[in-house]
Amino acid sequence: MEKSEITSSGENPRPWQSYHTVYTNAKAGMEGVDKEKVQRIVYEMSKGSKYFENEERKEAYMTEIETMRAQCAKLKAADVSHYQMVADKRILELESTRDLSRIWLHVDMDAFYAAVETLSDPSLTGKPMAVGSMSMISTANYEARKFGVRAAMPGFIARKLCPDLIFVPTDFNKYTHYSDLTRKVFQKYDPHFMAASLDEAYLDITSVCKERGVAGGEVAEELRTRVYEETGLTCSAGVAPNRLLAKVCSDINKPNGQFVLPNDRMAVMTFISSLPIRKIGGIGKVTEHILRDVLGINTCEEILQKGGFLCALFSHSTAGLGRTDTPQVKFRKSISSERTFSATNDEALLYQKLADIAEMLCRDMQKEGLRGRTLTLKLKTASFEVRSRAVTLQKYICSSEEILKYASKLLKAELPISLRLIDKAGASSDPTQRTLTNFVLSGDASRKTMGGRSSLGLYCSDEPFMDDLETSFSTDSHDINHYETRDPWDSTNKQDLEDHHCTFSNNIEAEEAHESLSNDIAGNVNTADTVECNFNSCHTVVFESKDAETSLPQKLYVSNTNLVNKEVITGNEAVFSPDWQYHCFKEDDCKCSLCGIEMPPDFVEERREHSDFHLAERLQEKESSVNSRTSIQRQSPLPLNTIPTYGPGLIIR
DNA sequence: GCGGATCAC
DNA sequence: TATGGTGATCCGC
Repeated sequence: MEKSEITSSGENPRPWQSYHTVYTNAKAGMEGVDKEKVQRIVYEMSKGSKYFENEERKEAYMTEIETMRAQCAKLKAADVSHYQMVADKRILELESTRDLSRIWLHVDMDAFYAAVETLSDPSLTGKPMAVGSMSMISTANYEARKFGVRAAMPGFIARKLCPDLIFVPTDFNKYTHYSDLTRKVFQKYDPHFMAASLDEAYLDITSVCKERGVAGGEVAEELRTRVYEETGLTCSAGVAPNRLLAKVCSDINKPNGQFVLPNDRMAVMTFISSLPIRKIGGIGKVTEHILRDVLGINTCEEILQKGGFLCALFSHSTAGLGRTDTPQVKFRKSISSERTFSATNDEALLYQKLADIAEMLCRDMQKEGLRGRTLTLKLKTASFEVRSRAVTLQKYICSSEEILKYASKLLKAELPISLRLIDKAGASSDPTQRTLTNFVLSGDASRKTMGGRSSLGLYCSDEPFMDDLETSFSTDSHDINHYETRDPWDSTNKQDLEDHHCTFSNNIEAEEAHESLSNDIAGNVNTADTVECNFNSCHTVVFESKDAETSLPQKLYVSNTNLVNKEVITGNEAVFSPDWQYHCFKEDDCKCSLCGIEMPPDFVEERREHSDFHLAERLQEKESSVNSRTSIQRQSPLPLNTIPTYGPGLIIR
């Protein structure tokens, strides 16, 4: 909690202290920065803006912290000790399955975009520089960081902090090129390495270390040297028993350095005990704030100590703690396109923007041969409030016409509201505000509770265009993309799953607490806020479709306002014999008779879904043979995401 | 399935 | 003048 002193005149002498941004959060290369000064300048540059007001509004939710504190205070000693026992028991369970035998390496390129730009233009060397624009900075080099300039900061504020800052526009082609060069090196150490983004990757170097009889640190040194030789770029590395820790470690001696955490329990525990929770992936500004200001938790060790409070306050149900599995093979689950533009309430203009975005989205989908059936319209009002409206269709779509058609409906449904609100606020609101339209088309929003064992992964191994996926999407997805697909059932990987979430029970708990907390907040937000909005912006559109051939249950989208909404006509039950469900798996056989994939014996549900997949596949073939298809679809007979698998397949559920 | 929110890069 | 774009996940409905 900020201690904002109030003077006798009622003025707060340091109002910037209560404006919380991420800009003062510790980041490599910013150790000597005058945080107070940065915070003051950011505040002064932001104060009074719509953005600022929105941030203040969001911050107001934090009053919820008082409620949680009160809850906390009400807890009796007996309650706390009870919950502490629960927590300790869980920790013990996790510890029993802990495995510290593997050696993971996390590589992180140093100020990647900025470094690449400096290679292109050596005259930038030694000068403060940022990649991005006056609106937003992607990356700042280390010279600029000394001034407090950093990624995600608007350029105009950065320039205030560092008047001599040089701006270089982003050029993803360049970054992709260099990223590919680094990946060629990574591949030599782990052919299955996981690319987390253009400039980050995880490598399992256990076998390399064993075969060569060297320690992880040596391999890291060598790899970094080779990366430099191949690209002229420096990187940092972290070596640890699991990925989560390796990632934390790679940040320690950045730039151009590395840190090794030995495969030793004591070393790991010691390391973690003083580790600030914010260093852990998944704990961001909000979670840190809550844990710190409600429970006084700053380090992972304190998470263990306060386990009782955490359980008492945040464990609604028993679910959660053990579910931090990370799927080993990830599929894209959605694809989207969004653009920010000057705020407007001109409907014709908004529809034009929508059409443009539909076009862009369609192009992106075509590139990958994707289709989807849930369309989400996302919008940001002139006051920076974000909203979304979604529709799930009965068929998969991919043409810009269809996307636009349904998106227009969604937008239309919003317009009366916005007009009304615009009428209210619009007259006095300035038309120069910004607006944002966005579009999301997702393939399968329902992931159920599959955790790391989604049967979707099964198809990944046959994925023919994994490569495309890598190159065209590495544009900063933090998604883990396997360079070469791992066998999802490989025992090595399953082991990793376990140690990833078990080794650090502390971390897990932190994450869980975070989840619970953020949800509490979300709930309050929903009921508390809502009224204020300016809708100078635009929205989405959606639409849908479905298989008319199969007489599957039909859905209609009708609302009281005559617009898109949902109403399900339950209609026909599954048109297939239940026997079909296990058609491709003979009794007690774990191997699919159609594609040969094998699954563990206890993966009953997964086998059923796998059968559903083949069923959907069959339906799709049928549909294709009847309907005329676009050339794109012909090129990709079985679009990835399309794995409409559960698409028409949903029928059965 | 929907909508809000958080997080990461 | 001016605060991004893409993707994922979680939770309560």
